Amino acid sequence: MPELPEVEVLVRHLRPLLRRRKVLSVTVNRPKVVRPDSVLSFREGVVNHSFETVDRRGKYLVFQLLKPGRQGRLTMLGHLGMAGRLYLQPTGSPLPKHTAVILQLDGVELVFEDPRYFGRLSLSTSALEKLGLEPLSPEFTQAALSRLLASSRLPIKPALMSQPRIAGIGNIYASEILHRALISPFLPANVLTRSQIGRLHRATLFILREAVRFGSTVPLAFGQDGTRNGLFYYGQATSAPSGYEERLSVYDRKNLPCSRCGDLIQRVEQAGRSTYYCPTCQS
DNA sequence: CACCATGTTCCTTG
DNA sequence: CCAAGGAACATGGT
Repeated sequence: MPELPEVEVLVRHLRPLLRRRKVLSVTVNRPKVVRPDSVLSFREGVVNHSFETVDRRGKYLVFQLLKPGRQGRLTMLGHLGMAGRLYLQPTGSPLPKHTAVILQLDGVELVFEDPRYFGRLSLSTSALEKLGLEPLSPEFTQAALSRLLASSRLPIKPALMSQPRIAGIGNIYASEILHRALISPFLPANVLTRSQIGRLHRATLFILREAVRFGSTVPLAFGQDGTRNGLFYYGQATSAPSGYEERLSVYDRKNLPCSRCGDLIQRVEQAGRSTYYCPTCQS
């Protein structure tokens, strides 16, 4: 579920719901998920603080909390890993099997569920310092993208996924962006032409914005009965006419026809991850 | 049973 | 310093 667009939709959802709410207690079922990894220091670090702002940087959720007595701020980072979900439910509602952390608020609880326990809730902000360009910010210009790509010989697909270069693009959207830009995933980043970089820049904005737009128009379905339709954990493929199935052009479409030219989508491995592409459109 | 999975970090090797 | 490759983390779907 979580690349930049999914995290952005989640942040917009949580922002008004968390504002000024106080953390009454903290339950950590999976100590490995919190940082610092001492349950006691994490709990003591967060309890009695009030949520002020909720933002996103790359794939991270950035929570600003006010300390008791409004003396200073605390930043908590959330990362959903591969399968994490974060949602509010009425206090005492049934909890999913793999609940890692619960923050008790007034009448509601913030549940961090993660079957694979790859996600994190952290009181350290050091991860943010390692992140590169923010694609949906004004600094993400074609010139900035060009500069960044010139310094790497990585194939463009893993380069796009490299968080210290560009923050927030993961395995699904990297393939989708390159297909829209008509660029081969194997092309070394530093050999892209000006016009290819232009297409890549425009495709990145289009694909990410379109995914945020889609996620924002589909009803959220959290909790026990929340259907997880692959990428998004909201909406049902059946109830969304232009739903999940039709949103992705190449990802997970091995041997299915390319929507643009009809040739068959190929799957290859790059840097240990699956890359999907159209060998004709992306030569 | 096998293989794959939206992610990051750490390690070794070149 | 860069890049590549592998392993680890832990569970679920097909």
